[in-house]
Amino acid sequence: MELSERKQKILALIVEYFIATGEPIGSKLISSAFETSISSATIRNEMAELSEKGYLEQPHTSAGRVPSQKGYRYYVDHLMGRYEISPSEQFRIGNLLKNAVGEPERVLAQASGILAEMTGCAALSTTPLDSQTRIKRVELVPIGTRTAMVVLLASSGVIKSRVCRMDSELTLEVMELFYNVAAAHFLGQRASDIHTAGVQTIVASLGEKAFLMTPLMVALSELSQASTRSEVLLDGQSNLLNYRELENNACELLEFLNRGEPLSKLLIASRDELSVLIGRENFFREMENSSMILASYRIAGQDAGTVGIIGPTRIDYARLIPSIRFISRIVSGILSDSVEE
Amino acid sequence: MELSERKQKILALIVEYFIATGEPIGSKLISSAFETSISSATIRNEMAELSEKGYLEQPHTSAGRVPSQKGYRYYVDHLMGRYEISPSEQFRIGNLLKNAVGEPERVLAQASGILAEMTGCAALSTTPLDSQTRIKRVELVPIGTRTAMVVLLASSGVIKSRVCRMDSELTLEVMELFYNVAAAHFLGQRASDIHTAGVQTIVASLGEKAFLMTPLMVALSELSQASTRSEVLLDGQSNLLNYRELENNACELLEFLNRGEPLSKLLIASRDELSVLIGRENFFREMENSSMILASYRIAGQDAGTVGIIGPTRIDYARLIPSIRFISRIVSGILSDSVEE
DNA sequence: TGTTAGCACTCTTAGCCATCGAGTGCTAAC
DNA sequence: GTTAGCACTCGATGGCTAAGAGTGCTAACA
Repeated sequence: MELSERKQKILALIVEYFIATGEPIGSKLISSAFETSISSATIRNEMAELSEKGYLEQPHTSAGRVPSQKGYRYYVDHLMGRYEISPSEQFRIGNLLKNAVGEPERVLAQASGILAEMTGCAALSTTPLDSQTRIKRVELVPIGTRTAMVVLLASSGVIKSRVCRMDSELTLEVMELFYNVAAAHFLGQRASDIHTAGVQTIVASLGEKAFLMTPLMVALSELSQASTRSEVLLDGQSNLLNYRELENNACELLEFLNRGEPLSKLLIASRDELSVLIGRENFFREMENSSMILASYRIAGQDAGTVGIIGPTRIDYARLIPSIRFISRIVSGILSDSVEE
Repeated sequence: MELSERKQKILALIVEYFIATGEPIGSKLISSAFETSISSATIRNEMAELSEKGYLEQPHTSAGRVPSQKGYRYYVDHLMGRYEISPSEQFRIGNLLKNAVGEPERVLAQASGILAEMTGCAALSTTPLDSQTRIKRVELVPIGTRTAMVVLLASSGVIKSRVCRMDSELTLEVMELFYNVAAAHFLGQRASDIHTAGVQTIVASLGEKAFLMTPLMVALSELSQASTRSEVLLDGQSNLLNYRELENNACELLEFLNRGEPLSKLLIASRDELSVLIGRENFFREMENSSMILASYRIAGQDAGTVGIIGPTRIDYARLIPSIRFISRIVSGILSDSVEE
């Protein structure tokens, strides 16, 4: 599916003008954009062929052309220029992110916030996850006489905690028992191997002391299971309301994003170093007018999660892709550092 | 500002029909709604007077009447019927909420979620806060050789935690020092009395061991300060996009809600057992077309925070107010229980 | 063979106008 | 105080026209 050099240039110009203005582009504008003068009639001939091949669309006969999804795809794959973020911007973002020390969730939430603000789109990130996630550490923090916080550290660096009320007092004996059970049945296990049924068996095996452990073990098993789920952190959803072309289904789109789960599956399925999903490539009907730019971040060399943005298909791919790449690199660095030891 | 009984009935009917349909209400409809037959001309006379007194508005001369903000206010204060939630609904909600055990944040987030789903509006809740909040307990949980989680329990029941990377190893000595400093300078203090400057002095007074404590103390002081801030937990924002009357400024409204801080101030300022804020009563321009229904929840008998909803001014006050009252009662119960000990 | 000027054609947009219908306010009678 | 009747207002609807943008096609040209 080769395109002549001139057709490529015309397509690139149409995509870029359309991204900038949102208005259908006519042959006259393109002809005037060429340095070597080419008449609008010639451009029209070329545009007709581009339409025939499916790269352009016409809202109606007397309107200009608009890139089709195939057109955007060709632009992204072959035509798009490569921009770089300015060093000062790099510096600014790096600082903002490095200040968000602490749990991976904090770093990622901050990354989403920065992306949303930089790009004017909705931004997202997923919490770290790999299928091999193991339980690295478990702690019990006394909060009150009958209340404790169970803390779970996963090998992915994710930290989950849950406050837990108990039926009995939190004595030293209870704590010791807890740590023993945790060491015997949880530490080092794959988080995905922890099942509610298995935990019930463990509790039952404690005999008369079972009732002391039940709430704690339930919490621990819930935390384990939670650490195997990738959560989606969203930010800047309201930015999407600024795009005319999303107006009709903004409501549907926002609801879809907030539902979380289908989006999360989509993100796991398309985890690549960098992926650009245009319109219907997003698979879900709710997103057929949107594009996503996603970059995976790595922890200690392993793909661990995704950061990215969601906007209209008419999104400034050339300028935003480098931003997302950059953020993902920084996030990879910060999260790898924190998991290192 | 007395209104005759008949005027009251007409106003109530107009408010209720308008809430149900969103269309301006004409005199004919109201006249047919009266059991004792009254001609539309009579209704027109009454409506003209209600307009003159400011309870009704006309979008344009040939349209019916619409309640003004003053009209809604009168309706809410004097005319509105009292509905109750069905016992089965009460049971369902009670169960959903009781399952969200753990930190107050989890309970409140769940409450917001339930409210959003029940009411079709955006729902909110604020984390517990009173000006007397003291630091009740501090814990240090080892996470890695150079990483620890600082946990802070406030007297309000709020639990804050932060993972903290240190410049040195987390030895027993460091932990002991941390607990000593925390006991001496943090425990029992008012959270609002902890200032960054004060913490710096404390760190400095440790002499050569200062560098061991710096990151931990910074984290602890940030957590203290965080526990004096009331956070707003929002849910169901996308519900607001379903209301035609909010369409024009939905974007502005959502951005305002997400900004958090001004909203939080507004909520603290109007913390009453139950308050209904209609249109411009919300003080902020962004909310002049919205209404809020807020109920404060109590922890151990003390006003602690707010749960409520945000919707268009055309909201079903009569049916939603009891729901919010009910949720606030349940939340009060759950949170009081968990703080009791 | 590729390029271009010219022209007829299509289709949207905006404005105008008449019509329709809902709802009002007023008057006069009860 | 209530009501019937009527003139009036004003938005919504739909048809019509003119303007404008942009196309596709044809025929001429290099």
